[in-house]
Amino acid sequence: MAENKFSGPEAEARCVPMSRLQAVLSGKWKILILWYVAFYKVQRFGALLRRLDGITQSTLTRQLRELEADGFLRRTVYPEVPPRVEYTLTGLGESFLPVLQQMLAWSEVHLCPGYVNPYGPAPE
Amino acid sequence: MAENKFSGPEAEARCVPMSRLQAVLSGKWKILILWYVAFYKVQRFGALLRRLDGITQSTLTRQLRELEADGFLRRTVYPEVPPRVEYTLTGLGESFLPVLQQMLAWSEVHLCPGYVNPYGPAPE
DNA sequence: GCCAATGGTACGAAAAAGGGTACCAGCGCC
DNA sequence: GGCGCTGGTACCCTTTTTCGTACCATTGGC
Repeated sequence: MAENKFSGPEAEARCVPMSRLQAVLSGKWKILILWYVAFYKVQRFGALLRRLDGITQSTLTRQLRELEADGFLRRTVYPEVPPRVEYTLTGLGESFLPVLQQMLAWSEVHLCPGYVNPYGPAPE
Repeated sequence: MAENKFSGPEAEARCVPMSRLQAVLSGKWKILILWYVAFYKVQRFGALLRRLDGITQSTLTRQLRELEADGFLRRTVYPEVPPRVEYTLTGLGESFLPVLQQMLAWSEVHLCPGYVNPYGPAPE
């Protein structure tokens, strides 16, 4: 019943990390949030809320908390008035940047072929 | 109100492809399905159903139809009895393979650090 | 005639995800 | 004393996604 030499336990073994990544990246806004935080240094709650068109405050809170729980973001509260909260990448989050860049580059070329980004290729 | 030189329309312009990719990859099984079809040549409906532990038949049908609609997979029906259906990558799907590989490699290293894949690094 | 195999469809239930609104704290400003 | 700013929480409703079960067509083998 084997389809080829890769079928069987090898394939299964890869599924654990793959499933985990799928779970972490699911959610309507996660990739976009990482994108803003990572490349455009949009790190404050209010700034993210203004950028993510259509997201609600409660949803943004939830997504940020999940990214924090998954180890991508660090939440720093500055005890000022009015309060200031900044979200920055953790080590894990930074290690993910090349993947994010490749995903963006591929999307710009293959997923939105008619779409011309007036600002050239991705940063870095 | 600008956070740095990258804030503003540049960031917004990137969001169209990013959002589109997020939408395409959402769903509990999509990445895993692409992974099986692409690297392990598990291309028949029944074989995928057996591999994807916990998926139901109707969900698998829906995910495959969506991947087909998004242009990643091609559905080929062989008029035999019992019927045989194979799912293969389109050109778009194949262009996505490097991204998929990098995602897997990153996951194996960073997302499942204690997890040792007994079969070595990803194929190719 | 009956059963098995493949690749589905249909329909409702359940679960997960997201949205909408209200409300809160603390301090500065006028 | 009331208002505005920031970054939330609480709660409930709606939408989306997934699950679970039942059912179907075709044809070969017994």
